[in-house]
Amino acid sequence: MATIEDVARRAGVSQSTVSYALSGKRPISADTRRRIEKAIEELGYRPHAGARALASARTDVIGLMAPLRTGVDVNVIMQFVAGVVTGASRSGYDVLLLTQDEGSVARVTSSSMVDALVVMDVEDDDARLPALQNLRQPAVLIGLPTDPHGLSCVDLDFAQAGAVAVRRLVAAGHRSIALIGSPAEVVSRHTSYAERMTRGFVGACEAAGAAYLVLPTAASAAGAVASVDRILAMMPDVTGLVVHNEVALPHVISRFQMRGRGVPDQVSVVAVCPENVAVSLPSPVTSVDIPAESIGQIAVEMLTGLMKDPSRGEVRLVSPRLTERGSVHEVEVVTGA
Amino acid sequence: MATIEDVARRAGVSQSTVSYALSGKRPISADTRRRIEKAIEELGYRPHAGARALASARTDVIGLMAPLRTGVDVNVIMQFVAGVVTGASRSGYDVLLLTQDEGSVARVTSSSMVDALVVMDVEDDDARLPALQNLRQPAVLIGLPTDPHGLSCVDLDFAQAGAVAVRRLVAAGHRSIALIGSPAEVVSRHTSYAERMTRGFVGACEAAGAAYLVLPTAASAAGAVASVDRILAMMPDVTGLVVHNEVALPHVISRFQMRGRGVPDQVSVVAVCPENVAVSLPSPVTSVDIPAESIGQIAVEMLTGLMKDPSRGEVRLVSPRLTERGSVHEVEVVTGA
DNA sequence: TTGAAAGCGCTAACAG
DNA sequence: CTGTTAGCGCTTTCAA
Repeated sequence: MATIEDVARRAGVSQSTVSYALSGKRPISADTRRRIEKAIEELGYRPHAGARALASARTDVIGLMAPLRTGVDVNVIMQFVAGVVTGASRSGYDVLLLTQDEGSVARVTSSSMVDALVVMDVEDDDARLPALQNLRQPAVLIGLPTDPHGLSCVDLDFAQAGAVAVRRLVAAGHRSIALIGSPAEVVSRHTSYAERMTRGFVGACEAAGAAYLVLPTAASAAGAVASVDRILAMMPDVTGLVVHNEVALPHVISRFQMRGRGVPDQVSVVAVCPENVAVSLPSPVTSVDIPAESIGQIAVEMLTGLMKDPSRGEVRLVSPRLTERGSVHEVEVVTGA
Repeated sequence: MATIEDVARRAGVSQSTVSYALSGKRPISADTRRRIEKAIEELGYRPHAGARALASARTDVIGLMAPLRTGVDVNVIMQFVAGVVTGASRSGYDVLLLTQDEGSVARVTSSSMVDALVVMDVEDDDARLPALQNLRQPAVLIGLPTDPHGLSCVDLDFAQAGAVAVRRLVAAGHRSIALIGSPAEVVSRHTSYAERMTRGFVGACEAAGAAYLVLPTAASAAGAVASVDRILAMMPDVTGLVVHNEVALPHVISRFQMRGRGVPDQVSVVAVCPENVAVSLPSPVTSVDIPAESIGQIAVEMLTGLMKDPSRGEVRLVSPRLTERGSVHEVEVVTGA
């Protein structure tokens, strides 16, 4: 492998000139620059990442902690990851994929393997928070812990998402609304998005005086079937449905159909899920988008901001956007006697 | 951050002694070792990854090219990735996540960011192959290109998987069998697993004298419905089904049900998918497992082998294993007049 | 606009 | 069993 010294020799300049030509940190005459570029080209030179990291104390690598255990929301997770990778590469960073275990944060940060961290799947009272707060490197969380003190966070505003979904149904006249939510494991693990979603849903139902039901639902066809059957048992007059569970969604719809309640004729549905999930159903579903990929990109943007100016910490909640796809029908509003 | 020099001073030894104590590359007296460990502990010392990479020409990082665009087989992809990360961390490696674009292989290898590469989603005649063959670093492909010349590969033996699935159905007396396969995009992109699967399926059907039908199927509920309807139109006497499409699977089953053919009473099903997909259906499905996670781990093991001895290239096809879950029923074999 | 040279923190000869 | 020391390839001050 060619080194910067080889390049310098070949271009007839000093190492530092090559270095500066590469970094653009000082002006280089057009002629010199041309000779350097030629030498680089001919030698196929690439700076050695380790040497650069040693000398400059930066690695141009971002660490990403992602929940890889398959199961719930694989789509959403993959889209977050894709967003982070895209955003990183756009800003000249690579991404080091870390496992969830607590040790790896300390390992990669204190051995200077990464310049910054993105942490996904944050719990209310996440065990990793103290470690993250005492880091030389900045960190951005995707999610929202109870106390984000000193940490930057970005997430969809799930409370708003729940409220927006309900309000859409209420506006169409629905007054008995059920929430098919995240699996019970997610809720009990206190990953806050499920709670925020529920809070928004409940708040909007109460504000509208609508009857409501909240059912955490396993991310499987079986879970969907069980929840639909329970809804029909507990709330037989249900006409509106908010589904925040991408795996269950299609099965919920077909189960309602099977139980004699067609969507959207007898039951209106608003999903909260990534767009691609909502559009690829047999008949597309009106949904509040989870813009996972752009949230991933935003996380990286926040990180590059923090690396320039560490005081720029902030919490960013992305506003939800509802897209009509025809799965909500107007109902006759029965006015009280 | 403490450096190795700080540790050495505090322990009253030389830098090299600390280095050797850490690497175990030469014997250290018990007493010295204890003092060093104490100093490391007290200072919270961690070797600087860049410095180490520069001096030793190894990074202990493996590059992983994974298809992050969501869609088909997200589960399978995540499990591959999880397997690679697990395997890597078990062998003391970290994982750098690369995008699919061709440039990144050259970038991370020639700047010495990684010691080795795992490449997923390999196509028959993959554009990245030439670049991979001329690398200082070893590479393992997950998948099987047409000409794996000089490259190590690992994958499920999809031809066998197809055959095993068919033979199970044939053994139960089925003679009209359909394959619900990967989406047409996958097939036309020539990712070889779809073709190998089809070849195994067709071969086994012909060997058994069974009628068969192959239907590439979109990874969506809509795709499933369309394929089921086509099967019933083209092969009304179908009784056996092989499904190699994890997204379509549940919808295929419920569509058959809806069309009056219950699984397994009227139609027997063998899926080819990860175990967790097969078991989490409303009623579990007999399946040929895609052991994605262990294939990911095997890929890393092959890599560590190659790093010790680069001549150890090989192609490994993991034998499929079928697990009974009750979705295959015996049929009366109608003997010819 | 350019060059010389001092590190960055570690590994691995070489020497004892 | 341990110490001395020469790099690894780059960035960045200092000096011109």
